[in-house]
Amino acid sequence: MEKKKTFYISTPIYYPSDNLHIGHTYCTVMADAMARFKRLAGYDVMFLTGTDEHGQKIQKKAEAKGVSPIAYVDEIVDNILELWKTMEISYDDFIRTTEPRHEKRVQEIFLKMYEKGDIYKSEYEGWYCTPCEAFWTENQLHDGLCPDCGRPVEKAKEEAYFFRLSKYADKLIELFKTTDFLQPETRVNEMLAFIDQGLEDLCISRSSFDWGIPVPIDDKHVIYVWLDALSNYVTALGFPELPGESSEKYQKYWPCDVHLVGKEIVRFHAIIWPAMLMSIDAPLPKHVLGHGWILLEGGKMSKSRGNIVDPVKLIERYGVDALKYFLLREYTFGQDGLFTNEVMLNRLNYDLANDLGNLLSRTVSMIEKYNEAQVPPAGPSKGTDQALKDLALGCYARVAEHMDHFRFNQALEEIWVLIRRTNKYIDETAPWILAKEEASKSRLDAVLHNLAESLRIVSILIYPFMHTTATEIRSQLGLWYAEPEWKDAAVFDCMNGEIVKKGKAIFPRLDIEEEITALEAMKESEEAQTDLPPEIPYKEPIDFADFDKIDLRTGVILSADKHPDADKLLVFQVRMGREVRQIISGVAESYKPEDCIGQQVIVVANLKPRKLRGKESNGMLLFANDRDKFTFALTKARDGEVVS
RNA sequence: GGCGGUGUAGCUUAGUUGGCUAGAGCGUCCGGUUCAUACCCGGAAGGUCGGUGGUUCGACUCCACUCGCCGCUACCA
Repeated sequence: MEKKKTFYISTPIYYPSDNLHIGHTYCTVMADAMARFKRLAGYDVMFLTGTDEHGQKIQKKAEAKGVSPIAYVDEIVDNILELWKTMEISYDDFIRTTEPRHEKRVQEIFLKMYEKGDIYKSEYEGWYCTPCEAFWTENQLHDGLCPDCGRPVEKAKEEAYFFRLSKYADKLIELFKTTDFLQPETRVNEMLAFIDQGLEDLCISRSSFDWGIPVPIDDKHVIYVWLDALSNYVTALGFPELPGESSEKYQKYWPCDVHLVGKEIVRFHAIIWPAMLMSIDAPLPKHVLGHGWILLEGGKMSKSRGNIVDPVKLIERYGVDALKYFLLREYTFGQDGLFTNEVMLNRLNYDLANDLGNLLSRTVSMIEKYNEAQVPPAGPSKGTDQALKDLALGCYARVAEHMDHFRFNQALEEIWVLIRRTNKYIDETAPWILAKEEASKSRLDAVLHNLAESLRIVSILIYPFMHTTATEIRSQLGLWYAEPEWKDAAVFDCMNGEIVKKGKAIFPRLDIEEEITALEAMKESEEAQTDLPPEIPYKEPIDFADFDKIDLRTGVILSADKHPDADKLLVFQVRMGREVRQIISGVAESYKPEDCIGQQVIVVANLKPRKLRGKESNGMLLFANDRDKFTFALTKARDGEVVS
């Protein structure tokens, strides 16, 4: 028996420091569509995705949250798995870099490279932030200061292991110049230019944190970033082979057909990864494809800007297939594209509801109405029938051609050319007129047959992109008995006697303005949520009697001066009706004294007097902690803040 | 700064090695139709293909210059 051809495609392994957004979804949806397409075309497919879970950033986030790194990532990975389940992503394996199967093999790879003489110990020089205990590179710094805390950094050295990346410069140049390894082609120039300026060796270990895979020859170090992360593409297949464990998948699927990656990590996949594989004498992947970004109005999506588009919200409202269709149809692979609610909603309405949904609806309705819900057999062909058939029969080849070049949008456009042509065919043949005369019944039957056939072919063609919709269409057409197969897209007259059944509208028409309003309202409420103050538990309940002991008065600040012997304290003179009191507060870092004058404040008037650094304070002023700053309680305080 | 890319109708864009009236979707205007999710079908208007100057019988497509926008310029996942 002939062995099936294999096809191995991967997404990047995502970094679970936060939940994923539509950009990650975009990449994974493309990989999924391609995997499903290849399966349908008869390939034995390996589709890999996963998570890259080590590194300082995750360690720090976990610390900040007071949990262990693994507990921290477990929770986010659960969300990611849930998202892929919702998106119906058909991955064959999901690898986590914290799994033993990965960790052991990364160590093996390290050893192989070491034995090859490609790894050596040296010193890594960078900028060190002492309070953060973090190394930064020159261009990570913000205005020369620590990007985390904004404090000054100092030059520091750290012992580290290095990979002789420079050794492979010539072979890499060769790779780019003689193959189509990297696409789109514009990236090739960037890589060549990058190599041309001189490759430096790559730092592959760190000793300043420990959330990583230990260096097998030196337990003071953990393996750093790329050696760990990139290896996933082979460790998931069982390479390097370990005693008693199978590397069958590696034998079968490697070298990888396509690494699908975002343009921001093209360089690592196009330079470091091949060099690593060269070092361990493994075959190189066939292709690295860099896709573009989905941009929002105002620029790149980023957590800190709060302009994340949450795929889950869109799915809840419009369905998985609608989102998948939109992502694959709207954007050109390799290029950046703009996301707006309006652009998306237009796509959904015009292409899915009006063109496809309505076509199915009118076709099924007519077959129910004019032929007792039965698909008639093929009839004699007329000129206009032939035009439809020719288009339908040629569609598969055109779709396949586009898919081979990852032109998802053009592949879908081809299918929609057929869908629009079919709508036009209805107008040309006007079945409702044919139905009026018994004499034209045979012509009517032929027309209804052709419509059903065309939709049957559409159902096969869209299957890799929207399998749920494809299945629903087939069910309404009475094709429930057969799974879609490519070869059936190459024949026309095969339906006869299927019982059609009208179902719900597969894509209900949307009121665009209403939806935009709703989506914006959702976004606002989300923003309001993320902008809430941190959750701090309330203190023990008190009786009113306790509260009543506190004597709160309003006052006006007459003067404010820096405390001569303390950096954080301000000395206020506060007028409270008849008297003027001296009160000291620790807000010097938030206010300039002159800005305080004239401000109204709440005063705890019966607090026992106390000396602060030699000066007497007769009471307390109430401020709200607005993040790290103080705010006058009576003026700008946000609700919910701790008042102290 | 250096290297590279890109600029086509109101919007998003197709234009393979230079060659008939520069295509498409959406939007706009007009018309048709009623099977259908107020959908669908047809027609029209709308582009001096960023600008200038070259090469050529002929350039959106080649060259030079110029303006605008974007990407890369490493050890961040």
